[in-house]
Amino acid sequence: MPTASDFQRMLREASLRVTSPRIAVLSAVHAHPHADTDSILGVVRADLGAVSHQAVYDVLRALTAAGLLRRIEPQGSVARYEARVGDNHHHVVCRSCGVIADVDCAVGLTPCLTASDDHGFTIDEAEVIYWGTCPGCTTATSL
Amino acid sequence: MPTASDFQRMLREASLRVTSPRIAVLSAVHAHPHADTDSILGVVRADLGAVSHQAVYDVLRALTAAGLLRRIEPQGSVARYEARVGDNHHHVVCRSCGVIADVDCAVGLTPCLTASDDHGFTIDEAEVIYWGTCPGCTTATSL
DNA sequence: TCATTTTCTGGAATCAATCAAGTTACTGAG
DNA sequence: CTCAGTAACTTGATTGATTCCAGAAAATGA
Repeated sequence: MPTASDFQRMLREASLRVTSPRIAVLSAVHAHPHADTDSILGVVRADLGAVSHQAVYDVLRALTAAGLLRRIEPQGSVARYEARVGDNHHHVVCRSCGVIADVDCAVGLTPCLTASDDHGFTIDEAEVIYWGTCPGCTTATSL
Repeated sequence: MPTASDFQRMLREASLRVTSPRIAVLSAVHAHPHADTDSILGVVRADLGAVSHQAVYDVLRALTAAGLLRRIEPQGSVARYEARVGDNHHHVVCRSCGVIADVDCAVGLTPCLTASDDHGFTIDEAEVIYWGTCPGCTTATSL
């Protein structure tokens, strides 16, 4: 898990000002992959004592735009964020409880799949989401 | 394009009551693949003269649950609906204008991909969304 | 035709996210 | 270390998409 200094360096390398909310958000997302905005807000507030929801929204947007975070939004879910960027990994989502896990991309580069008919699009990414039931929910439904 | 009688038959086969709003929604989605809820509401209102937004939401939910429609929600988009169901096809989405096109699934059955590590999940679907730029937007950005 | 149950109506409410004006804080130059 | 400039944060208000809800209307089968 990166230190505050690491986060400061990441921010500077991305030409972003180093602020407490930004460091707190980076730390929160590193510690809680796939967390939604509301829970990130809660973690950041516990960390800093006070921070506006607007700041968290703004920071998440800025860090995502800078490539320091990745935003995902599986169907039926709110926006979620993760710190694991740049490897084009995919996700598996439980239809029952919503838990999300990372799935390494076999290719690693985008796009990792070729459309049977690209309709003339210039394709730059193949987003893959595996849907199913997690071990915990599979056991529950088998009972 | 199916007729009203076809829609009535589809509804009965799905054990759903045959109502005007339902027939109008089915017709609207058949005519406008990947339309969002608000535009479906507009088309249905033009068709029936009056219908509550609640009815359209309820109908879309019921028809999706019955397997007569499919709901998609690309990241950053609202809920959209299509009548093409059962063939596990994918989509390509333009990052610029948002246009969506169907992409046939090379396998046709779910799940059509195998996760490198399924984390013990029982996977039943691999949702694939190709992201890129459509022909119209590619030309525009090249100018 | 009628009873039953589902569906629709017409708002109200909720939720996630954005907008906006003013204040605060970070940064680089001196 | 100070200061000017500008980005970031604060504190609400607002928006858009969707859901909730009580009561009325309509579809269905007997």
